[in-house]
Amino acid sequence: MRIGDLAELAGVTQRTIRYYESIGLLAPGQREGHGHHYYTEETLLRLRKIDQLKRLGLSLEEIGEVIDLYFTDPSGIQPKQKVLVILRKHLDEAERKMDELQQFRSELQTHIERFEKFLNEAQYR
Amino acid sequence: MRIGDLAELAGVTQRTIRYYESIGLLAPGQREGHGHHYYTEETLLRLRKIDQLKRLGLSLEEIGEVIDLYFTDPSGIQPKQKVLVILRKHLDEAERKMDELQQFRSELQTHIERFEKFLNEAQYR
DNA sequence: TACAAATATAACGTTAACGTCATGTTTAGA
DNA sequence: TCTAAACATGACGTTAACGTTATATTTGTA
Repeated sequence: MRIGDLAELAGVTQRTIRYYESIGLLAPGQREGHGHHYYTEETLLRLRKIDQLKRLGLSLEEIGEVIDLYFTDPSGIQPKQKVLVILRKHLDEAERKMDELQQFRSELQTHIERFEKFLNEAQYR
Repeated sequence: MRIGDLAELAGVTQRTIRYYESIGLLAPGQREGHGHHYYTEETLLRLRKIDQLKRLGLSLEEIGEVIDLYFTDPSGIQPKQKVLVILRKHLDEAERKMDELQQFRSELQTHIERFEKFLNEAQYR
């Protein structure tokens, strides 16, 4: 498929795809000579994974550090120890964020309850 | 205290404090005429709360929408319904992020285990 | 009172992650 | 074959959240 279809299926703009290619996050689509680029299903999957990681708060640079894990078999990767370090770092951070989110959520709930109580009292007086 | 101490205690730069003042996230410190600004403990607490919310992924603009909740009593706030809406929005988002983080974490753990297994097998052969 | 250290203010710079033209080239279809 | 739609490439623009000078005041202290 070409860039227009890919963009639509992935829910991003063509500019985004080209930008990802320019920073090495995505391999440029195949092409013959100087014509258009053609992409496969795998690029689409990769774009979706990128989006998922983005929603988790990873920067494009961080995504670049782990994205290949999702598309290569373990025995093929070279600097394995380094990859392990990166994974553990992200794991720790994910757990920290979750803890803080828990705390934040209960604070929010407290505030909401306080407000609702106040509104009710004001209403029935 | 003056801006230097405040910055150090809060773990931010003076520039950050002035920037927050400029966008209305922080009230400028008191001063007589055209001299230096003086700050109180409350500004420090506010800076710390801002930092906490930032680490949760809220933008400064979003923080500006809820920060006053932490420093005003419920009966004093005017557009109460609107505040409730904002709180609920952030609560929903927090829960979504948590769900995705859970998923991400278990994926990470799977990958880590795969790598460790692979490394061990390579070691004992 | 003199002066170094801390502040105030203004203005230009920086990074990430694209958006938005502008212009030229390819490709599919009538 | 001709042409409109899609694509390629380049370059400048944008927003958030400050960083970094530069210059002018203000303050605490010897």
